[in-house]
Parts: sequence; structure tokens; C-alpha cells
Amino acid sequence: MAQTLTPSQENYLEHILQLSRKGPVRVREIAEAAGVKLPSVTRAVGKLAAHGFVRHQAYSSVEITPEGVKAAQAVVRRDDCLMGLLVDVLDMDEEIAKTEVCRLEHALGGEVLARLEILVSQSLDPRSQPWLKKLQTQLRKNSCRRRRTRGAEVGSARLHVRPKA
Amino acid sequence: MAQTLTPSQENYLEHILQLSRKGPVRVREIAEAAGVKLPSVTRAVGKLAAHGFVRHQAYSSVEITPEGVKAAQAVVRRDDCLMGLLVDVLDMDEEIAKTEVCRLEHALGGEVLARLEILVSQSLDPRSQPWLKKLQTQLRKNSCRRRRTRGAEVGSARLHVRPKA
DNA sequence: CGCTAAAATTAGCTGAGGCTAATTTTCTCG
DNA sequence: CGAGAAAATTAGCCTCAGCTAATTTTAGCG
Repeated sequence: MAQTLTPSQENYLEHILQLSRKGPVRVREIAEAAGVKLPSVTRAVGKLAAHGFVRHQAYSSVEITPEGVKAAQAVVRRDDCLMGLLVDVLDMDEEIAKTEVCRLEHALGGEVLARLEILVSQSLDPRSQPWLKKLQTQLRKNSCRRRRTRGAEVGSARLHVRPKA
Repeated sequence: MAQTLTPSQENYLEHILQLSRKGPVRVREIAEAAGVKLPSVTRAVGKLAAHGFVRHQAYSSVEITPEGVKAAQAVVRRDDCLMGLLVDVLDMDEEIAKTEVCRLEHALGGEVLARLEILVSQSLDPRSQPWLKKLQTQLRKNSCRRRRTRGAEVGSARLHVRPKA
């Protein structure tokens, strides 16, 4: 009964939330949105239903539950935050950003999210205009003359241990 | 052929690079560093060897190849950048940051990395002192406030991480 | 030297999550 | 109404990546 969502499941739920705003959600729509085949959706929806995030009876449309909405909104919040960072602060192309965000959003913990949101909002605050302008100047400069610093600094010894449970 | 490393493989390679600095790398050490059991390492090393990132003959130690070093350094670079962002800019506790970075670093594309590096370096530039100070004031203000608010918020919900074990 | 303990490997299980092919259910339209 | 198309599901295969248990190899020591 642990309602921990995998990245894949989070993704499905996010799509389901979006689709649910425009009427009943068909399995086929989810498949199209997520870029997968129908059977993958059928099984995923079954799992989401087992966790209580959606309701679904065979051959009919999928309904997102209040808990599902809540979980999906958490993902959307991460999505928004990252889009803010990549597009508005880091001045990245929106389409490219979408792909990146799609992968990043499932690895973004609550602590980082909260702090990133503050960073983004401060960066976009009018009073940060000079700072932001300077950053974006740097960004443009660098994307023109990339491939410069052959930086082979590998000094730090940061190891990664699985959080383990 | 396709030397696209999975997140798991990237992690192993990163640990192998670190360990290789202090003498021959035993499978046992990799397992301990990565927090997994021996057989998982044996198989992973086999795959890395198939990709040419390490050399390994049964029952002996693992050697990282130049290509392996290169690939591992790319991961370390993402790691460093993210640690810079989380610890030095977002003022996060280093231990917590490590766990977060461990998940994030495998989802960080080159484009985002390059731009993030610029953001981090500008943020840490002495001339950004006022901006950074202001940010960290905001961060502290917010982490106090977050303590008071209902625990039901997305904050530390951690609903996207696979428990494993 | 030979025996045991540690290290490493192999075999085989689990679960997630993708896929195709085959089947079943539902829908739509003449 | 009923036939064919579309939608959905089931069955079954695949890879990745963790695990345990059993086995094999290596190494250390009396």
C-alpha cells in the first residue's frame, strides 16, 4: 500500500491530469500523450488504480481521484519550477527544455524543489534584472564560443550511496 | 556500440573512477560504494566491459579504460555542478544534497549542464554577493515557514522515489 | 602443503516497464 | 439490427537491475 510512484507512473498520472481537464480520459489518449502503446497504458492504469490514484473499469474511461490529482499536481509543480529555471532563467529553447524537464522532474526531491522555486522567483523579480541580464549575456556568449575550456578537473570525491530504504 | 549508459551504469562507473585512484578496484569495493550486493556488480561490470569502459577478467580487479575515465568524468562534472547549485547556491545540507544529486545527475542533459554551470559560477562570483545573500535570506526565511505549514504539502512527500528493498 | 574463509561468479527469482500479436468489447453506421 | 472498425485488454516476450542461494576460485595461514 505504499503509494510511491515510479517515474513512469508519475508521468502517466501527469498526462491523465492534463487530459482530464478536457473531458473523459480514454486509454488511447494517454498512450498518445505519453508516446507509448496501448497495452503499456492498460497495465500502468491498473497499477495507478491499485494505488487509488485513478478509478477505472475495463473498456471505459479513466477517472483521476482526488489523491491522484494531488499527486499529479506535485509533479506539475516540479515541472513548472524546472521550466521556469530552464526557460526563464537559463534562457533555453522551450521545446528542448520540455524534453529535459521531462527527465529531470522525476528526480527532483521536495527539498530541492522548494529551494529552486525561491531561486527562480528571485531571479525573475524585477530587482534581479541586472543579475539576470548579466547571466543571459554570459549564456549567449558561451553558446557561441563553446568548446573552449578543456576542463579536466576531477578533484572532488563525491560518492553516491543509495538512500537505501 | 551504443555506449549510452543507463543511470545505474553511470553510477557504477563513477564509483569505479573514484576507487581507481586508490589502487586496484575490487568488485567488493564497488559493491560497498554503490550500496548493492556482489552479484549486481559482477553483472554490471560485465556490461561496462562490453562497452569498453572497463577491463575485467574473472576473479581479478577491475580496470577503468581511458574511455571509461572520460565517461565517468562527464558524470562527475554533472555531479560537481549540481553540488555547487544545491550546496553553494541553494544552501542545502551537504549530506541531503548528495542523495538528491545522485538521482538528478543522471537526468541532466548537456545543454542544461552547460547553462547551469554558468549560473552557478556567476552566482558564486564575488560581484553576485548581494544577490546570493538575498537569495539565502529568502531560503532561510522559507525553511522556517515551511516547518509551520501543514505537513501535507508536497515538500518532503518523496512520492516519486522507488523504495527498493 | 592443504584447508578454510573470503571474494567472485553463476543460476535463477522478482518487479518495472516497454513491446507485439491475438483476443475481446464497444461503438458506429448503413 | 448487425457487421466491421476502433478501442481496450490479455498473453507472452524482452531488457534492466536488484536480490538470494549455491558454486567456484583465490588467498591466507598454521
